[in-house]
Amino acid sequence: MLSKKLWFLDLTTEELGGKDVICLWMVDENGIVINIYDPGHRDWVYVDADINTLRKIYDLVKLRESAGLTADIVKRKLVGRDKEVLLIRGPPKDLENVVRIIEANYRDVTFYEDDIRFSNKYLLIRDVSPSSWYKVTYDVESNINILRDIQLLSEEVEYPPLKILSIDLVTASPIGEADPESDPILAVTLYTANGYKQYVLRNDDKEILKSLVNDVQSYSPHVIVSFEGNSIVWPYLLERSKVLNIPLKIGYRGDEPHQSLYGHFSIPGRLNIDLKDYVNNNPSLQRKTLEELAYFLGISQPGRVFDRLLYYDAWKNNRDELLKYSLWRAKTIYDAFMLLKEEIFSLSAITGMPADYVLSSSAGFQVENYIMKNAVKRGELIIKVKGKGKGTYLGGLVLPPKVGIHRNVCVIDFKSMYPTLIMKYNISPDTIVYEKKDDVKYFEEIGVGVKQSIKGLFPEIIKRLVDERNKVRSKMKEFPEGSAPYRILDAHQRVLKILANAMYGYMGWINARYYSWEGAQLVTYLGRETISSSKRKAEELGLHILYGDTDSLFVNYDKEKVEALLTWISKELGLEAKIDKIYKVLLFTEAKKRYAGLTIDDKIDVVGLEYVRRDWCNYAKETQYNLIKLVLTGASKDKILDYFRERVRKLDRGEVPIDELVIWEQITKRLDEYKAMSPHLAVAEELALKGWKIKKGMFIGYVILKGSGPLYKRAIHYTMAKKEDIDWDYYIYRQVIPVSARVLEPMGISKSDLESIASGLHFSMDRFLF
DNA sequence: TGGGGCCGGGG
DNA sequence: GTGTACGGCCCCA
Repeated sequence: MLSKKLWFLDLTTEELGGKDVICLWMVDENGIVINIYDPGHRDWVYVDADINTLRKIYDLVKLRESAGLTADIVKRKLVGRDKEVLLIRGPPKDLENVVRIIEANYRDVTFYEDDIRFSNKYLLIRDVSPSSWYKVTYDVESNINILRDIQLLSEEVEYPPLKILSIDLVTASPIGEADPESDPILAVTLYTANGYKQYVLRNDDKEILKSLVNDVQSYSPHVIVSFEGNSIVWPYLLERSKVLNIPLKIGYRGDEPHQSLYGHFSIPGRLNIDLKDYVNNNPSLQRKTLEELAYFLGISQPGRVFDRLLYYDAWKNNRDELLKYSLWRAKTIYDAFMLLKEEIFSLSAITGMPADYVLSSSAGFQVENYIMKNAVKRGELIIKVKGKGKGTYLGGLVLPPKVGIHRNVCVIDFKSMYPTLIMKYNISPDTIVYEKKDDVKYFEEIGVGVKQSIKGLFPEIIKRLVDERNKVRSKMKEFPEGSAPYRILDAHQRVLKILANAMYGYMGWINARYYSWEGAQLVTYLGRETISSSKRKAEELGLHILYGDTDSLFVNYDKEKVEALLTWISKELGLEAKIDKIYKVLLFTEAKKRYAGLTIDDKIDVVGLEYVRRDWCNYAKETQYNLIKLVLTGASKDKILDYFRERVRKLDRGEVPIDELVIWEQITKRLDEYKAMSPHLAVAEELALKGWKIKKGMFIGYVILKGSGPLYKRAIHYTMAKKEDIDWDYYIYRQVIPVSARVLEPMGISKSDLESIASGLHFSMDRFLF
């Protein structure tokens, strides 16, 4: 019997002696990979039916005991209610057969957990999480490690020494998207702690693939990181390896990558991390590019950026620069992973999903897995997705802003309003009822009640997340800021917060296993009640309400009255509100969710306005930002208009680079699903005709050219535009003027004022002096 | 001229 | 493939 401290990297299901067995991939403190098998755990399904049927099914399974199937009547819970169900265990394939036979022979039978992969069920029932340390006890039997015991070591705050390898791929074609059937790999750049290696095409690309496979195998990384690996790199390399007949044996034991769930590629024995998944799930990243991620993480930018659309041209005319760019990408992907690993591993450890799989899952499934983990602990059967929604429901309350410029404004907001309400009122799929009973708190206005006699699953989970977060935050203080343990604990507490905040949205998600329309609706209803009653109290105290959105109120900062309001909220509502920030100057437009302010620490906040949006060109956005700054810092009208005039003049003279004029919009569905034509769609269709694959989620950058007719006929991809064709008037009258008017109107400068200034400039004498 | 389609950001 | 509320553009009838 051996006992070791091991870090849980990943798990696979493998055949061992003709049986499907869970194999744990563990890493010891020296970074050595150890496989440990758990043959004691077999796959299972639950069957629910009336007791007579269950008995018959029980007998049916008993007949197949020789095939390794067993059946037992067990006690479980179903959304809070006690139940007796039949647990059938056995090899996955035999289970599938049995399920089919039962389905064919019995009616009114419900199966549970037949829709969850064995490896995931294993993690749930064993209550173990990847990316965590365990004390593992095992025996060695004929060279195979057999698991005996596995105990979490929750105090560990370091990772084992992991070998990380990043990869960037260069391919190109003269006719759009490169095709692995015919277009060779032009270059591959690998980056590790030991430096980089760049393979560049000479005669054919067989050499590149061979070297790539050799080098990956000899370095044998624990983690392979890419940017768009799942969508571009691995599909291309796999296809190309088939064409060249050089298997892409880069797995730990020489397996090839294979596609698993949601377009994710598995590389057995290694974590395949695609940082594109990270940027897609991070809302503070707008454009979802590697350059933006680098900026976000404080990593230096490349000397020169090449759009993928220009790779062919660059390969022909600017090869050295392109190869430099690829090296920058590989290094940046490596560096970015080193900065993000704490967050990725924390997410994995908490949700219980393997690190590469958790990253490729959307927030909804991350939350769902965490809920399932907690549900199993309560003895709950994992329910299935119904997918039947009850339509939409009312959301948060937004108050109309008081237009104009205000001074000394205080923003009061409720601390984690929705999670708090869920806990306070015990709102959960398993507590929602319709009947008014003794143990039910009933809400007449929406016709829904909440059971108070049992603690709901969601409130229990949120409480656990909050408690755990508090623990982690106090432990954090034991370590110096920026140290490895500090970073790990900080990432950990952030993930706990994110999960708590996502619980409400998950509850209202139609595809959630634990979907509760009534629950979600009750949460927003209570939120609206909370904000309205607080508003009434604030007015009663003599505060002026300037604006409010969902969980916040903007009022004039009268310290005593605000304190009185906070006390009232705490005492009467039993909720916690705080002063979120104070603005020296605040500008409200007529529109909700759009304002700008100067905080007491002299920061400019811009909310909702064009400046923070990606579907306006940079030049207009920068103009708006500077105008906001002038307005908030009390600049004179003359000074403000001088600045505006200068910005328009530059456009009128054609002195603005194309890059500043690009408008970015996302393709949000398949091209054939669009009902209406629009500029970014027209450009996407044009690219598709040229041979580019336009996938959902792609960003289209376009500029508007001179001409007549609708904009979509004059929009062109920014890489193909020439400066002399730019429609400068469009940028003056439909970009710069609208965004300027938006922030100048509250101070009495109208859109037509700005238009007169612009056309005055255009026809002024100085234009004709030359 | 107004309504629908569409997009992106706020809380 | 977490929710709803909202503004504002463009297109089209």
